[in-house]
Amino acid sequence: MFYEIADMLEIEDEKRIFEIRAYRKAALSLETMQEDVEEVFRKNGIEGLREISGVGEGLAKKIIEYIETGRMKKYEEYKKKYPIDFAGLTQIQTLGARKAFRLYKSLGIRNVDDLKKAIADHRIMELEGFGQKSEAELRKGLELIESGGGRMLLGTALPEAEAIIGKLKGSGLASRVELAGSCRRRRETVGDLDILVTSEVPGKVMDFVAGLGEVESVTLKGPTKTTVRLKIGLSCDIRVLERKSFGAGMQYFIGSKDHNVKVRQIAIKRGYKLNEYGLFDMEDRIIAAEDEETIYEKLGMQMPEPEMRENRGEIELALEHRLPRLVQLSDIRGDLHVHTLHSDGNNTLEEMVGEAGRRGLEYVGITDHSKSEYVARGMDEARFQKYSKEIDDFNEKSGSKVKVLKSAETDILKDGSLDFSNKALDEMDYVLASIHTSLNMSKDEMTKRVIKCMESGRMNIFAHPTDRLINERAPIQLDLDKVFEAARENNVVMEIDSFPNRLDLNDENIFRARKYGLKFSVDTDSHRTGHMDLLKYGVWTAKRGWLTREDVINTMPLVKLRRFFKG
DNA sequence: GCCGTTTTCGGCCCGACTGTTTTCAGTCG
Repeated sequence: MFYEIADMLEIEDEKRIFEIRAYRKAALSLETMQEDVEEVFRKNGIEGLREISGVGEGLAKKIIEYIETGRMKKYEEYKKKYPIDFAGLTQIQTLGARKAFRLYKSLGIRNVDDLKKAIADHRIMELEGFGQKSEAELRKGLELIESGGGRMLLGTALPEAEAIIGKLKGSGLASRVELAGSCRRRRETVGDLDILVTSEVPGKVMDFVAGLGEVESVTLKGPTKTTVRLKIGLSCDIRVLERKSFGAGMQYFIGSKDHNVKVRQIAIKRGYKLNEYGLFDMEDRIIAAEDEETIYEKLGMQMPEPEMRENRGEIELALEHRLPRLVQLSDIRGDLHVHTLHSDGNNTLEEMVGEAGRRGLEYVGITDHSKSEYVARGMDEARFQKYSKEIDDFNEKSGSKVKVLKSAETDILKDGSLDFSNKALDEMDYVLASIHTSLNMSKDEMTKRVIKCMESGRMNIFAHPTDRLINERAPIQLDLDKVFEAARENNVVMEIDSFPNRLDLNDENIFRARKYGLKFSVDTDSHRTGHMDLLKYGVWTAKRGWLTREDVINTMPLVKLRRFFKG
């Protein structure tokens, strides 16, 4: 509703641009909030709402009006005057509020269906200010939406970006090629790809990109910016920057937008101006531009790693030179969630351990499924005994440098008990527990189920705690504050599952859990040797949750880790 | 309409590209 009010206000009186922006800013905050807005209001009243970035007294009152009556007077008044589905129409690329209004005024178009008909009848191109190309553009935009042009998994987008970057580097046309945008910040999903380039022959770079096998069509092409549509259904921007301003470009295009707005405000306060070409003083003299870190330095800041740049408090810490040293991939010494042929894995114990060794890991926790996981060929007690012996034999006889820890991915059953006998649980070096069944329980029941299991004192790691699958399955209902509290009381470690469609806990929940002083385990949940390559996605997610090496248990040497589990 | 270690009033990011223009409006990131 706030987005639509902004759209209507834009038509009504464009001079109120800052008011319009305020509505959009608040709408964005509300849209990207993790907590339920209504719950925030119930818990902390109007003060709670006002803590939301961009929400002041006026908008807080409108939110309350809507929560309490299901209506918003201002919205309805404007909507009477402009009976247009702005929310639907402006999702179409190149169609904003103003054009939508002109389409309504001249052709009576109120929604996406009306627009489709008008395009089919070629009525658009006859309008003043529109032409053949605008009509074709709108048709394309409509198709894009119907084919589901949403955000794509980082795990899908990144390999594509790396392929393109590789080709650009190999072309000899560019001296520098860097990934920017949300992909560089390692967000779990990305809306498009941003690639930055320096080159003596920008035109040739743009031609080269347009001709790549990955490219389906060219959206726009200029001397410094080209946008292409990729066959995998993602848009990709290529920008050519001058070498002397490459650092400023990196800073600008890595973002995030919120981070940049705040950094630019700091620049302004210090009498500077910051844009994608550099940091300048009042007389437009360059203060810094070539090197990204120098720009932050001149602003009196440390340079946060891209994963932190979301304006979640990193700027304040950077100003105080108190940024944490985030965990790195090379800090990880072992993987505590790995499957083998004993349940639904595709490789033997030896193969999985061998792969871990090649990747420089010192230990591997084997965690095949318990019997409730029928579909995953979960183990009953008898099969667990065989499995247990195989692990013991491996450690005694194989001479492997990589040590194997004995565990199992043990189901947390509906009543909060674990899916193995205490005798079996006692044989394990640690117990990895997770939920796979009855995912639709109420928040209250589900929270009790998990906490009861934690209080049994037998659970060490809570694997993929929310069970969400990105773009596929919503998280289970859990009162995370209560769960984190119980985890702290019972020394339960939270897992960060590295699978690109899981990344569970996610960055925001890690951030939240960290405040409870919890420990984390970054695991791959590998079901074949190749999956061990996914560890980086888990580490990136941990970094986005601001974790340090000390927060992550599988950075510990094996001896220390064993002590930790016994403790 | 929001917001505050310059401010409770006066700021609020700004440049690139396209289409339909003949000097610019609209959209995007």
